[in-house]
Amino acid sequence: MTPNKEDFIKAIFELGGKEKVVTNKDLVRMLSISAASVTDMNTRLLKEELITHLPYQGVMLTEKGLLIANQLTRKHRIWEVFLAEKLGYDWNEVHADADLLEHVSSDLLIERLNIFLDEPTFDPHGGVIPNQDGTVPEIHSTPLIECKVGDRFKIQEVDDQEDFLEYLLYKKVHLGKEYTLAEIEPYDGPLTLETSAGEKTVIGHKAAFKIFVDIIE
Amino acid sequence: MTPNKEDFIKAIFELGGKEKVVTNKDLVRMLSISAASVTDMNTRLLKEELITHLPYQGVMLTEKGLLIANQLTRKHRIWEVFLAEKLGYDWNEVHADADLLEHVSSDLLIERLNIFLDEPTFDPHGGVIPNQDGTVPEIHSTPLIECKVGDRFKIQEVDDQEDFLEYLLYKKVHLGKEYTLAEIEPYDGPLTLETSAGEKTVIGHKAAFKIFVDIIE
DNA sequence: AACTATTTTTAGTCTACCCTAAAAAATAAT
DNA sequence: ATTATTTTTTAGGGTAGACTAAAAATAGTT
Repeated sequence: MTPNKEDFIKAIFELGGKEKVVTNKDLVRMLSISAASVTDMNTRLLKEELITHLPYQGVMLTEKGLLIANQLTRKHRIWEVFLAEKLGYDWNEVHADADLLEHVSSDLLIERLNIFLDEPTFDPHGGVIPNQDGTVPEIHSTPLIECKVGDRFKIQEVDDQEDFLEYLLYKKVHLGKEYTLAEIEPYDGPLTLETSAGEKTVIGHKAAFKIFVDIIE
Repeated sequence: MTPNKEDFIKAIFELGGKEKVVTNKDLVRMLSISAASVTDMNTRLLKEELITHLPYQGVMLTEKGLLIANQLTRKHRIWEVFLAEKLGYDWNEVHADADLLEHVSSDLLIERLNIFLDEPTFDPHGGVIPNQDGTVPEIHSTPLIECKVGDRFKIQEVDDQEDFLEYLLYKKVHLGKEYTLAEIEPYDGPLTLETSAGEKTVIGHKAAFKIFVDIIE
């Protein structure tokens, strides 16, 4: 396993390669490499049985590929916790360094780091940390976009793209905060959230796909 | 800079490339690569002006190369402190993981880690940690082999090869411990160290080159 | 000084990972 | 249904970093 292959596997996973076929085009966009390079890498990963390939359609992770993706996610997220909690990184800063560290972390290192951090369940943006054996704890969370007006909820997880996290910082939306969904504008309009203290926050339609909440009762 | 080039620079440094010409042969042994690969890498590093090359003699670090070596040593040793102090690694376990981590550590990460660790001066085997600007603090230490019978000293630094550290662990020699040099056998024979409590330890001749001490008054 | 052994370099190959340009297949539009 | 567009694949090439085998240079020995 090389860092490049690992990044490729992770990209497939993040594009939904666990359940559905991921197109070359999506991988080109995600990894910023040429279409030819994607085909190239596909054939290499295919040879190692990490993915299945439907010509001209795309790729999906095999069990073996999924295991690697989950183990990488575990490493990534444990490092994110370390960077945020121990080194004082903001939640929008952790991603880049964790991305490098995950590829050079022995199992021993990760397990010791995990214990040092008191075996966290979530990373700084609410992502659940997979178990050592590659299984993923089941967490009940709903995309904000699927909520109905009147729902009360707690922010559970948010997408971990740097600019998006910065947007949320600006909007004062953070993990664990409780809101009621006050209003949804029609025609893909914005959503209005309201805290019990009456603080109102307006969130764009697309952002509501990237916020996951835990609906209260 | 790639991890391979960095390892090569580090190997030259560790073989004395700061002051003297290092032969290909030594690099072959240290890096476990073929002689041809050494020549190959030499030409690449030469092009970047990180080394100077005397054909059929060997290479030396330039100022630029030395700076990189020192910065790498800084990263390596700060990680060693972290692994030993925070994650409970033994001093003979830290090397391998630190070797991987040093190549993916941004300056920001290292400086934050350094602060988290309270800006240590030495790593777990007594190696001094270079400064951020690439300068190296001056430490007064003497190879044990140069000591005379009757000298009293404190263990300051030891070579960081895993098997050697294991040997010292077995001999109960650790950093900071004080001894008197009780005896030196002739013909490259062993050295006998003695603590104030009368505990005697016999150290092989070659090992005495890898132990550095701070002679007391 | 000549021969031998060692070390370094050169020449030619290989894999991983990337590229561009062109061909082939799939999809969308008329 | 045919044409146009998009996407994927193939073909050919480049660089980094490794290799083996053979040639060239250095060092050691008689």
